[in-house]
Amino acid sequence: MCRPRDRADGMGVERYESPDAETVADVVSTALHEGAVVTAEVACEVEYDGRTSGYLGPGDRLVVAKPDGTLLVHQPTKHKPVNWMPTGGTIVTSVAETADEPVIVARRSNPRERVEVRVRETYGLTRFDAADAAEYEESGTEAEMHEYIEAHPEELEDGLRIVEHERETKYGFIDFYAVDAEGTPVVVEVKRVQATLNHFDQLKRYVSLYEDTGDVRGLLVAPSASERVERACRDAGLEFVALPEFETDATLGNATLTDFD
Amino acid sequence: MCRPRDRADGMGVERYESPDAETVADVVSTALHEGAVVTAEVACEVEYDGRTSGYLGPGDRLVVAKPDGTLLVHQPTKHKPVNWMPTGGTIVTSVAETADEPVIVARRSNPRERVEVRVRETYGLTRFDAADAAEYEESGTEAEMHEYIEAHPEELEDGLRIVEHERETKYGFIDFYAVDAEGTPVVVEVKRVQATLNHFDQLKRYVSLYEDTGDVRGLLVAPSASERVERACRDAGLEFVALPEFETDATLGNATLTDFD
DNA sequence: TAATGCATTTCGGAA
DNA sequence: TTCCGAAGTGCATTA
Repeated sequence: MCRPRDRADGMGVERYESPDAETVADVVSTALHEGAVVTAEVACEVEYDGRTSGYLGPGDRLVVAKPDGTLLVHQPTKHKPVNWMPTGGTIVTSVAETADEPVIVARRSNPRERVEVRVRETYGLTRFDAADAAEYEESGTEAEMHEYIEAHPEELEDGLRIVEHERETKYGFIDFYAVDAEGTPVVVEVKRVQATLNHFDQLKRYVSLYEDTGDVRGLLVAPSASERVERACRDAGLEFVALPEFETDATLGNATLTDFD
Repeated sequence: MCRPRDRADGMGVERYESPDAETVADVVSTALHEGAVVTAEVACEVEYDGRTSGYLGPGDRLVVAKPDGTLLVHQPTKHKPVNWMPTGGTIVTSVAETADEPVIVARRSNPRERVEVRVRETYGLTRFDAADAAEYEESGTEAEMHEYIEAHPEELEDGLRIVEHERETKYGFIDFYAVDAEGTPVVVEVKRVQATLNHFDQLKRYVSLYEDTGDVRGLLVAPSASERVERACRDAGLEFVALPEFETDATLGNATLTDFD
């Protein structure tokens, strides 16, 4: 394997300044094979072919290649990479004979697609042998909202009794199948975010399953809903239940020590 | 502004090996302010608070900060960053007094949220003054599929006539409002990808708007659909129309010269 | 600014 | 493997 021109001080990081095409191909291939992450500051063109197809003309970008086959091409703005290959791809880096330039190709099947990064110039290249066993822990998800509702169905309506969580039907899964104080079946669809028309649709689909078996109610539960969604519910005989206590707002969160600007 | 320890050869790239906390804070702030992208290989902890809240324990990650306020924290696998701030955030980098460690905080309001990266160790830091004016050009999108259908409605059904594209209703926009050979109104919902139950829902919502005005048909147009979606359509009196010519498959695309492995 | 729907959505879980 | 739905979805578009 090829050695970096400037051995980095940082543990697990090897840096190459303006590497030639062969070095790029060599380092990228070796690093990915050995489980390291590669970052490169390059001028490049990108071509994508697969679910759609597209072309990105020459420009300076940050390219990230991960050992799981992920490839990201980032422009200087935006959260989303302009081109990419998700986990599970195969990344092959070679040198285009015609131009003596590195070419990074990521592919996968199912769906069959392909990203080709034609590197015009490599300003810098970093191999990062990252050790990361940590898993992200999150709270405030819809799953937690489900737990809360299962424990406190009366927050939705007095006398409501949960019969089943995640009940499967021939048209999909119902969040909660419940029964109200009168004994009428209630289908409950829970959303962590503001309810949308699609959420309304979803509830309507589930409720329609039970309509021919007699009286059924449908509850759309969310922190809020647009006027249009509330109207759609009314028109369709469904009920929207606002649970504003699930409104997320970081101002309620505890500020940390480093929170001083 | 602080100078890099090792001046990079690459145009527009400045590299810092194992920079101390003050250098990190200085370089990140200056670079972002001046429109450059910053990449750092670090050991860090991350805390997020906003739409949900979460914590990522210590580990090695790639951190990318963009001048538009985007912040990305990447673990060594996956397409998606484990933590992030989308475009429009404000990134403030400082030095935690207690530990003499860099702390990168990205915030935004609407929704109010906050990412804090507590950097335990900085293996390397790169400032990249990327010049990129190119825009990604894409084809094969749903918009193009619409154009095709508008030009060739007979591909959906003999005698079908498009009356209106993107017709607005009180429950959202209909892809196509059309009339069949018999003069019956037809609501058409087009999907570029395999049709899902949500797509079926969407069509059903639109069709329901016209049901009280008389006979209406609903067409769900997509390259394919699951068995459950087809059944849902049948049960609801809607029709699924397969347009397999829009099945995306890169094997049909033209292989490029560099496509040699 | 809010609302609506597409997206090369990605991702995880279950059958 | 496919199917289904959540996601801190992001993002453009339009009112």
